[in-house]
Order: sequence, then C-alpha cells, then structure tokens
Amino acid sequence: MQRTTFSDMACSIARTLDVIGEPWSPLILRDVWVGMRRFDEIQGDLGVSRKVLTERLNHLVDEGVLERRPYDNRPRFEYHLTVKGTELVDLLMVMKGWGDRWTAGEAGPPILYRHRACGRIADVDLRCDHCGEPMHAGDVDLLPGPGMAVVADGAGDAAAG
Amino acid sequence: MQRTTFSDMACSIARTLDVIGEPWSPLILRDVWVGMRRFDEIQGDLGVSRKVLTERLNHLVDEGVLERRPYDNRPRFEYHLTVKGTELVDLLMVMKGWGDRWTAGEAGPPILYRHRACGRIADVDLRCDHCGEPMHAGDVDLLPGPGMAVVADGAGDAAAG
DNA sequence: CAATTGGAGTTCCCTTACGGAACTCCACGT
DNA sequence: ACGTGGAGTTCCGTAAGGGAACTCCAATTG
Repeated sequence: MQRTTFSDMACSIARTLDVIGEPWSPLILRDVWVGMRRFDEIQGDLGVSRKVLTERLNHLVDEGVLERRPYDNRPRFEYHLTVKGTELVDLLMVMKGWGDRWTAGEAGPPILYRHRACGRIADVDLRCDHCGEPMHAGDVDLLPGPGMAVVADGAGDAAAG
Repeated sequence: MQRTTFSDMACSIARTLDVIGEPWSPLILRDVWVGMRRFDEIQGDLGVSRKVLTERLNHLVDEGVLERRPYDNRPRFEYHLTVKGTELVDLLMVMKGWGDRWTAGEAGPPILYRHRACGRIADVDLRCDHCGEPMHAGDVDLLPGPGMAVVADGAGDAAAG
C-alpha cells in the first residue's frame, strides 16, 4: 500500500511503529511470546497469509526483535524473542489491559495475568520510574530532548514521544 | 489492502488493534494528545494523505476514542480525546519508552517526560496493580479468563491477551 | 530405492488500500 | 461580488494484502 516510513521522524513512537506497527506484527509477537515458535503454527493460529507472515517475520528478525533459530538438523526454524523483543511485550500487556477495560464487555477478559511475584490475578499499571507514583497521559509535561534537534529539518514532522 | 478484521478474536490485544492498529492511527492520537486538534494541522504535521486521515478520524470517533467538536459557529471541527482515548495514551507512553531505549541511538530521546508529581524527567515503568512490584513479559502466567469461552468456536484464533 | 510426508517458504492473480494532487463546499471577511 | 481558509471528496496510479497452488528439501515409509 505504498506505506510511508516513519523512521525519519524525530519521534520514538513513530520509530517504534516502524518496528511493530505493521498489520499482524503485534499478534505475531504475541504468538511467539506465548510459545508458538514455528511458521505453520503461527500461520494457522492467526490465519494471516503466508506471504505476509514471511515478510513480517523477516522484518522482525531484521529489527532484532525475533531470532531465527534452526532446529531438528533439517531446514526447520523457530522464532524466539530477543531481549529487545521481550521488552516489546510490555506494549502487548498494556494493550491487553486497555482491551479488557474497553472492549471485553460483559464476558470479561479472555485472558488473565497472574503475577508470579505476588500470586494474584493482576494487570499492569504505569508508574513513574523515579517516584513510583502513577504516571499517565495527564501527569506529564513534554520537553524537547537531546535527540530532537538532530532530525529537525523543518519537514512537517513533529514529535511527541 | 483487504485487511482482515481482528475484532472476532477472543483476544484483547487483537481488539485493541482493531481500534488503533491501523497505519497512522497511533500518530494521530499522539498529535491530538499534544494539542493538535484540527484536520489541516494534523495532516500537515504527519504528511498523511487527506483521504486516510478522514477515514482514521472517523474510525476513532466511531470507536469513542476521539470526540468531534464544532467550533467557531462554522463548519469547523476539532478533535478531542475522550476518557477512552486518554487511557490509550498509556500505550503511546510505553512505545515512547521502548523507542527511546532501542531506536534513539547516540542522539538520545527526541522528547522527555517530566512527571508533574515529582518534577523529574522520567519514563513509565510497568508495575503490578496489586503488589506494586515490576511486572513484565517474564513475570506473569497466562490463565484463561471468563471472556475466553464466549468466542471460542474452534476457528483458528488463539488468544493471549 | 521410489514415493510420501511435512515444515517452510514462493509465486501468481485478484482485490483493496494508500499517496498525491486537484476539486468541492461553505461560512465568513473585505 | 470575490477571495480565503478549514474540512473534507474525488480520482487515478501504485503497492500491499488474501488465498490458493506450487516449490524445495530432508527425513520416513513401503
């Protein structure tokens, strides 16, 4: 679809979207996270076309989010999360929380998280990594950071992340 | 591109993606969040085609993420975040954090958050909403929830969020 | 040893979605 | 009466997605 690339924007949100923003990518990440590691397994689970799955997996491997690992001494491969990819799962957990609150309806959440540290059914909450207090949309001011100027060339792309 | 809808999957991640998963939608949300409220303003900032911007704004309004508000006693409209939309910004904040860590490079973050409660430059951290301890990809077990069975019809779509 | 199986993609065709530029509509302002 | 500016619409060409069939290749199976 002749998609515009976001990678030249001075915005970490846009750059993150360049990594996992394409259709199906977050769901592929989810599948790998929960233990589906093989092409046909993921394809069957999601129903995504094989062509697109190939493209997405390659992209995620190129970006260092997934690692392609041979198994079985045959041309067989499994996909595993890298550290970079594992940190992306934070995003999925927040999506899960929002989706539970706003789209699950009467039926309730399809999936529950049990926090191993405390043993309870729980969801993630966003907190300030300095003071530990809640930190959401209305709790922050945005300031230009060091990476702001570098890409700023007047071309119509603002940054807020 | 004949995109498959995710809304019938028993997965809150998939459902969330049906709301803001389309190309440009997260960046539109970001723009509205930081105070860009008008069509031409957002269009100019992102460089998205007017057609797509129209579609996305309508979709976000339909989903209750944005509110379309007339101003100036003329056919002029502004877009504002609803509560539902404001909570989606959590997602953007997590994206910003990941993008800063993994894509910003030498230059550093283009944007910084100052947490109003403590006055410090900070980022969000994911914590358990019960015990307050860190809660990331490896810290949880997944259990089926009440909303799991409802949509389960054997069609190849698993759920993990 | 030939045939089959099964994972992991490729290839091909068709449809849909995106980009970009031009065009429309309409309530002012001058 | 004419021009302006915001907010879309329309149109066309290109590229991305869906789906099914096809390929490749190392084991098994017969």
